[in-house]
Amino acid sequence: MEENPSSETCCSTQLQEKWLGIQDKLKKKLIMVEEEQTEDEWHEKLEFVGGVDLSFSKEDPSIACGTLVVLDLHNLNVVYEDSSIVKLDVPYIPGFLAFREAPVLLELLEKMKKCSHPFYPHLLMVDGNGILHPRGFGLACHLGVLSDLPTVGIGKNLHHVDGLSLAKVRHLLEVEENSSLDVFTLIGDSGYTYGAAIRSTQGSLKPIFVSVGHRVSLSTAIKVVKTTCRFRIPEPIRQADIRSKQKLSSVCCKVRRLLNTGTPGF
DNA sequence: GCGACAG
DNA sequence: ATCTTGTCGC
Repeated sequence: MEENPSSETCCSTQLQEKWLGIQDKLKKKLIMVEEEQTEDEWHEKLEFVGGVDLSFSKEDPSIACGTLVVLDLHNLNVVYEDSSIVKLDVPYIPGFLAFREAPVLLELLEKMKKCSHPFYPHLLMVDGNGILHPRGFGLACHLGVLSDLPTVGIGKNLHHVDGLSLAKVRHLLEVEENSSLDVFTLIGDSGYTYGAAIRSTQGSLKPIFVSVGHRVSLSTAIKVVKTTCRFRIPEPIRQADIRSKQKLSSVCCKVRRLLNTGTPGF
């Protein structure tokens, strides 16, 4: 039999074309907010802030744990937590993260919404970008549109788009000797504003990259990030990350115990 | 042609 | 995302 080296890339291409269409369609529902909100406006309406993240098994990379947490914005206490272990067959392809991660997270959100949970979040922080994305529609936008929640995207690494590079960001960080200035607007070569690089802890060399997802302004997004950053990563996302890892390892332990006790000693 | 490419 | 030990510091 002759090898067909293009078969895999062909499937991948077809998948991406399909996904491009979906992104395009969903993008039309994206709501961008330009207006500034006063301190009182956004603070009064914002009490519960959600955070979502996924962790993956080291043994089987297709096993993942998606976690949703909700924090009380006023004290950053976790008031809600839920996780779901799933098997993911969808690959990670840069620019299409949502197709891999969004389904689990949406499920967790809907479960909460269906029972009219009193802690259902007013805003959701997502690990992954919003409009800081090759087509302006990252995971945070995707989740926002499908859940109709305001979303803020948080990237721990820069997704190189429209001429944005780490070199430029570093340049900004170095040029601005003023350590009190820790928010830098990310403007692409085209002049479009994608979000902001934020030095979330004192003098940190590695910023986080904030971009709006759905139904929030960049200024509000930045305010929320600043008020939720105890450490480099905003607390809602950090808690979701920690707890999804814990959940995953506890379940793995449980499975191991069952396998061990279920198997006679020889 | 080569490198870059969120999680 | 995940693989990984000690180590420096408050």
